[in-house]
Amino acid sequence: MPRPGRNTYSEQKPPYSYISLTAMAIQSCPEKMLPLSEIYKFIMDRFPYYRENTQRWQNSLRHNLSFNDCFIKIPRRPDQPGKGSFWALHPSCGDMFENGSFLRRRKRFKVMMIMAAQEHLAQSKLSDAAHYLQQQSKLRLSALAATSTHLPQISSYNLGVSQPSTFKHPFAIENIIAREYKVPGSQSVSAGYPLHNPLTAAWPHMYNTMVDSVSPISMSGDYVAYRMPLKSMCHGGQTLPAIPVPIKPTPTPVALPGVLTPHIPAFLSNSYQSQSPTSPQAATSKSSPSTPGETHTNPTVQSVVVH
DNA sequence: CCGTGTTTAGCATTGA
DNA sequence: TCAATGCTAAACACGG
Repeated sequence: MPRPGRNTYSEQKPPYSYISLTAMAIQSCPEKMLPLSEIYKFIMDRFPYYRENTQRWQNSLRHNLSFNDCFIKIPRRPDQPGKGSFWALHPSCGDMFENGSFLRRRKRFKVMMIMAAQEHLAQSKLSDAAHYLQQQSKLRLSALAATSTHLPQISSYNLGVSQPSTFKHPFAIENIIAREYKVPGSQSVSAGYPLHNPLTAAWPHMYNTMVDSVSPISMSGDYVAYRMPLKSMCHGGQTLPAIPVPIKPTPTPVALPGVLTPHIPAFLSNSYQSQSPTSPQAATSKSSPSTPGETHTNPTVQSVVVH
């Protein structure tokens, strides 16, 4: 794997797949969701390599957004003009790169399964959550317009600027690039979830519990020192999810005994096992040509990721 | 018109 | 070797 320069990859192609690049961009913003144009901008700002042949890689990137289940589309609200939707990471996609390579995932993230009557309850709050995210986005974009659209450089780029917490998602640019060159002076970096993250206000009973259940792992000293193998980062660290708002039809529920239970990701496990039955768990899925009639309005749907 | 999103196809690379 | 994954190209539809 090529070693990047200290602050830039210059003309060299970064050793990251489009999936990881996109995930970085999404994770870099406080709302955990970005329009396509912002994703483009993030990548071009960070990696000069991608300032050329834009048509080529942007086409590939769009392909990845549509094709991979780890990305979910969040529609704009009617009062929020603009082209395209927002893109977010699926709540359970944080451990895709277990093998430590950002060029190749250990397995493709795939939303397969649907079940549970929880979805019915989740649906009741889904619109509110989506509304909230949209509002956050709106505020952010307004702020960008009011100040500057220029993204800060790596050395100063910190989610904490606009977010009280110093939480770093495995896909966060700091985490990914810091594996290659340490951030000077970064002795202590909290890996806990943002206690003041807006989402906790939206779904407090869900996200607050996630914080409690996950932080003991994420606060690892190795992680803090940027020495933890990425495998551990991705597996132990949890994705701070954007609220998945299904746009596409949901595949027909198919029971796969023996697949579900052993591999329920921590995110889902938490919501399943340590949450009250009323815990909202938004579900989404890429459309399936074989199931054009199914929609997310099915009250029995629940997404489960199978690795 | 252009940006966005979806889909299909082919090829290369990687890991089991 | 084969399947999974990633990259690229291309066609097409849709909407601002």
